[in-house]
Amino acid sequence: MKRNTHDRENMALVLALLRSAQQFHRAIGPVFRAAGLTASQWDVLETLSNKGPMTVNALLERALGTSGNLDVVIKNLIRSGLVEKTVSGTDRRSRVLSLTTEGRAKVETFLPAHNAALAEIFEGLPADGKRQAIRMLNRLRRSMHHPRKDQPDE
Amino acid sequence: MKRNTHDRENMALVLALLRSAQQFHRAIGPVFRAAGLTASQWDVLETLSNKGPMTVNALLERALGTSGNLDVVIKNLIRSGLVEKTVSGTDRRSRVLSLTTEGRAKVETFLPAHNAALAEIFEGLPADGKRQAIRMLNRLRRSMHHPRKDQPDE
DNA sequence: TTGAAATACCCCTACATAGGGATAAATACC
DNA sequence: GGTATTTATCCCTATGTAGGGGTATTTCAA
Repeated sequence: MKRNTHDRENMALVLALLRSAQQFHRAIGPVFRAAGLTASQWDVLETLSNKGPMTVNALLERALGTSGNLDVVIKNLIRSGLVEKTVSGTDRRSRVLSLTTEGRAKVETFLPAHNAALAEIFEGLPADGKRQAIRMLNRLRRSMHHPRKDQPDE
Repeated sequence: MKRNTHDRENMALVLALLRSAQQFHRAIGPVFRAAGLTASQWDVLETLSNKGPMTVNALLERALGTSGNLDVVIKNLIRSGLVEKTVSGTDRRSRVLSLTTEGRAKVETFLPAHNAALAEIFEGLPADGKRQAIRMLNRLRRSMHHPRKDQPDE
């Protein structure tokens, strides 16, 4: 059967992946916190800054880390005055999200700090190691797929 | 300065890492859900099963994914009757966590399903790619470090 | 036009995560 | 013994994550 070796390797891979992600969150967390943002909020701000105004639905497709509940993130950004939501002119179901003046200013000031923090977090990693890691992670992600919910015995 | 290339590579690395972790969560989520568990709960159950009873503090050091608030996870496991908490005989501040009979049964039945799900999620990845990924991720994690909160100008 | 279906969004619940502060017990110091 | 500090745990608030269901609007079909 030789199932055990296989299983242990899978678990080791999962642990390595999740611990790396966790380590990153812990490293970047205080940087966001100091700016009064969260990782998800920054993701939205940056996307709106790069791509311009877009609907909630469009943002959902681009957004990192979240599937259904961008809602809360958006609500908090609106409450902070960084983002505004208007009803689309062409489809009254749609809401268009855009940065406020304050939101654009936030991106302006925080982006350099964010980049500097990333540079510092990864400063121990050589550039080619970085590229190799990126390739490997993308390959890993693409090779993962959802298990069948149940396998009808035949 | 050539700062931009560097910054873009860092962002690409972050995206690759977080998207991989997210993809994994989405793949494994339904498996946990079908068993009435969450990823964190399973992590605790498995640790207690492997290492035997231990204090909350000891578990905190081993636990994946969580820093301060194992509390909630433990509370939910106790409510489900899978784990029990007793006051330590030697140090009355400490609580010793252990699996109940029901908890041990849960591990027995769920472990094979969990291993099968992992095997299926990673079935597209060759064994040596897996080992390479593990090495790379561990190197990545070790090379990350926290940015200085502030850098006193000298 | 009317009804059915799809779409875009919102709300609700449960759980996890992060940080900070509170409490009780143990330990160190005097 | 008495006080201060450390340690182990618990509680509180805010946020994010995941899933499921509800509502308004649009589109499709008859």
